[in-house]
Amino acid sequence: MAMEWTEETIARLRELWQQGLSTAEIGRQLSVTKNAVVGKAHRLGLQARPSPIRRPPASARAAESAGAVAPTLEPVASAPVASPVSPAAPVAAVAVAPQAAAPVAAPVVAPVAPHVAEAAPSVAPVRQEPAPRAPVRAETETVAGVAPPPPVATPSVSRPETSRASLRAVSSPAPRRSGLSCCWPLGDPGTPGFHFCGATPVPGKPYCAEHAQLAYVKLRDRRDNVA
DNA sequence: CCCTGATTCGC
DNA sequence: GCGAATCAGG
Repeated sequence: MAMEWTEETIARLRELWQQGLSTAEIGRQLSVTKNAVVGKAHRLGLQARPSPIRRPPASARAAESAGAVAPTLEPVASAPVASPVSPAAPVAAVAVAPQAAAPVAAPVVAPVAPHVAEAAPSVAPVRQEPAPRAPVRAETETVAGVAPPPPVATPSVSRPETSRASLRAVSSPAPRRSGLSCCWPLGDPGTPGFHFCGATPVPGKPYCAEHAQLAYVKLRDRRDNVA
């Protein structure tokens, strides 16, 4: 049976995707494979993220084999690109870090940051080298002007060396979307009793105060547990 | 080897 | 529409 992409799941997918989580990460949280995530994201027309690889378009390959004449991209006639430097520079600076030049910081909104992507909402995907996977940074999302990070205090989290294999911990489901109610998923998605919290979310966040704490405590992982 | 994401194509 | 298989770069 094909995965049921309900409004909620799609919303979650969108949310996580926008947060910059890796497809595999999203897949784990949604209990689907990364392929499913990528496929769906693509179908949804979500903005593609910087692909680690470059692939010749199928059409190109097909055309090539077909012996069709190369389309030739025209002389440089059009250079509408203008200088990407205009907005790019300033924007990048702002988006990346208003003050912190640290490559790893993402002060913006990177709740469950997978690998510290700059996750700039609707901004040029500047994310380049995502640091060798942040070990375990108690990243309490510091949303500007929003509730002071509650005593998130999660020192209890053991530090599994640098081994990524040990990165398995409980995780935070991930929700979003509702505009007016907390989307924290309760129960198992797909099962009868499943529902969302529904409480009033804190301004600027998809979750209510309580769940926001759980959601932004920097948890990720959970390979095939969930259920 | 691990990871990543994109595309293809049978279902 | 879905997603496993496959591809391909880091």
